Amino acid sequence: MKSEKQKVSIKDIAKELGISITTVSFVINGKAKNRISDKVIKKVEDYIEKVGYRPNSSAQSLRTGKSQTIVFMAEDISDPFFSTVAKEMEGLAFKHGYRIIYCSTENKKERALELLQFFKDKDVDAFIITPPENFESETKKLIEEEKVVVLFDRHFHNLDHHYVVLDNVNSTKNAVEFLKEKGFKNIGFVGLKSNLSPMQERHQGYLEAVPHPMSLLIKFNAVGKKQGNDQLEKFLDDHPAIDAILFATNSLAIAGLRVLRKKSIQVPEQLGVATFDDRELFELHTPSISVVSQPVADLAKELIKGTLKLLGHPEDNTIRIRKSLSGTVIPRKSTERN
Amino acid sequence: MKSEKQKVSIKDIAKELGISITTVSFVINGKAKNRISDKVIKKVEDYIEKVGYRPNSSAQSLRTGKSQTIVFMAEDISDPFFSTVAKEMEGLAFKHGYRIIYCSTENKKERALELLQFFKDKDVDAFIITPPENFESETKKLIEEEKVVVLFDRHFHNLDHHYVVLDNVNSTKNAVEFLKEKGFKNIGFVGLKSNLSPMQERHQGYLEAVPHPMSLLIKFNAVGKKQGNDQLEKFLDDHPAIDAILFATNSLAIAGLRVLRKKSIQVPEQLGVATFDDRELFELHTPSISVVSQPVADLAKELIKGTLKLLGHPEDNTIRIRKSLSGTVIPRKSTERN
DNA sequence: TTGGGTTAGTAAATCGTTTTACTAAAGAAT
DNA sequence: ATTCTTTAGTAAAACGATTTACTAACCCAA
Repeated sequence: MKSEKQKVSIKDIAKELGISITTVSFVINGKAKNRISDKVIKKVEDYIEKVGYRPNSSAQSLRTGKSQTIVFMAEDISDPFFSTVAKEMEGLAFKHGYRIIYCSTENKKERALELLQFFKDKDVDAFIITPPENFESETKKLIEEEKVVVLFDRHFHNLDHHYVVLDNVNSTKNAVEFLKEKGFKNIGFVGLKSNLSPMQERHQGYLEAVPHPMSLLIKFNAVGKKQGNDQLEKFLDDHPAIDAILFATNSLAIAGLRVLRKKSIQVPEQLGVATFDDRELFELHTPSISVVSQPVADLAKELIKGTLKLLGHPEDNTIRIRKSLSGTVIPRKSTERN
Repeated sequence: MKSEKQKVSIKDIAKELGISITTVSFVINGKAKNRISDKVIKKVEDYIEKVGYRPNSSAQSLRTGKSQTIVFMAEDISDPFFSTVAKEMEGLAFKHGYRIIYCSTENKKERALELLQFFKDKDVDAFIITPPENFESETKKLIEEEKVVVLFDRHFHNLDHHYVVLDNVNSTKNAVEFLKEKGFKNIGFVGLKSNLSPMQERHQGYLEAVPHPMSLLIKFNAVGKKQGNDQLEKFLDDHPAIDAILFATNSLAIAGLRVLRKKSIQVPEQLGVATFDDRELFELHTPSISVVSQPVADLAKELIKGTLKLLGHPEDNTIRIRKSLSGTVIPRKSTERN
């Protein structure tokens, strides 16, 4: 009964074939050219094929300090934005012999630090990180440890580092411009009270695009809760002139739509609505919601391209990965006056 | 400049403190009691604290064959159902010194096999898997290799293995019963053409609960596409008597709602709608959609409890983890006649 | 015949742990 | 004074790979 498939090691192969471990290793790693005869190479390859040998990756990592693994620390991997980026990256990385492992920081510094430790212990080759708030000094420390680290979605303005982000300022300006073209005159902004760069920049873009800004900033953990909803209600009551709202994140928009429904405010008749980040929900909503969609595939491509470039030139510290891509406005019913 | 934080190893500690590697290891692993003097223990602990020593986990895995890591191979980690389960499990596992790593099979056998290899090479301690279709023999193989494997969401009826699933038959019957109570007389069923156990069982539950069943089964990769939508339209046209539909998955329901909107069929006036799996979208939809919600937290708890039990008794092959939990019907507007 | 170059390989160190099997010294018991 | 235990520790092998520095045999030219 005991089928107990005994794992075969390089040593087993060497013994079985009556050759040295070194020879086997050379064949496995393609370093056999001009060193080992074709006959022996063939013999080893056939045997490996036959027994389905796979190198023990703990041993490899221990010896080389590399793991052919990139970790993607997303804010929340269950958010379609992050999970789609993850999936895209996975495919691209695989073609180059790398694996992606992903996880969620939930925007918590504590959690991010734990994960960082865990993956440092595992000798991952590169970190792609959406840092939580106040993660600047940790990021700096990580970079100083000579790790390959690329920030995603958000970055720190006064830290010299690699990043791939959305051009939030201009994307927001485009969204406001779009709303103006649709005939809205008093555009309000609902954002997150956060010092993360996208939140800062989206607000900034809004402020620069509108003559008389009216904005509400809600704390991250109040969104969708009573506190946040009350704030939004009050905001609307206090600013009756507002004829359209731009939400800075999809969770704000979802919470906002609930409030609007509760207050029986008709969209778009009484209030135009647009938000960042496309989601199935927005397309299916009644009315469908206009959005600023992020170029997910391109973001993923730049992330992997950049990371691989850094991994490929470990000595070259003149390389800088700094990409800022634009979003696209997708017009839907929620911004159609008349 | 070169801050290059040199990683400190157990050997460095031993040398620095003028003691043996063994002693350090004993202290680190709590095996120092009755072997090493309190003074030395303290000295080592203080030094470890001071330099922030962390064991190299590749070396540990290599030596012990364990990694304190459980892998969760979900169908799709971006599906809120799976990602919520993942998050729950993570917290529970962490308390017991285990980490969860997750990934998506996308229901593809190829992909699942790749991932399986990858994680086998990494010496993960246990596999929690939502197997794709036709993964029975691979699962069997894995079990025969003496790995700890617990299936989730779906299982194989004629394979002796560990699993945690929803009681799909009875949950479906309850949903049908609920629809009947709401006054619907001709309840149709839209499911997935799949041999995965939940799809089979939900259909079976429906067939057993209804006198004159009318069901449509759509291929997985036709859902949301033209082919699937056409099938659904035809199904509705062919069965004008149907006054309510139970969708077997949330993606079917979402695709279905799009078709109903296109055909201008009023929910719930002309057609009642209910579906499996709760989602924010269903609550926010106009009208809100009644659902069968899965006991996510309990499923996660059973998965981790079971997995840890198996990990804790590696010798005991009499243990069987076999849990089948019930879903809950959440009534909403889409099933309110009048 | 000597020396140099090539070909085909191998021995052994190393990565950082864990763990088994030892020992030396001190104290207790007879 | 001898033996027996306990205490406090250590040496060395092992896990499975990679890689540096060797060698032995052969060929060729001078």
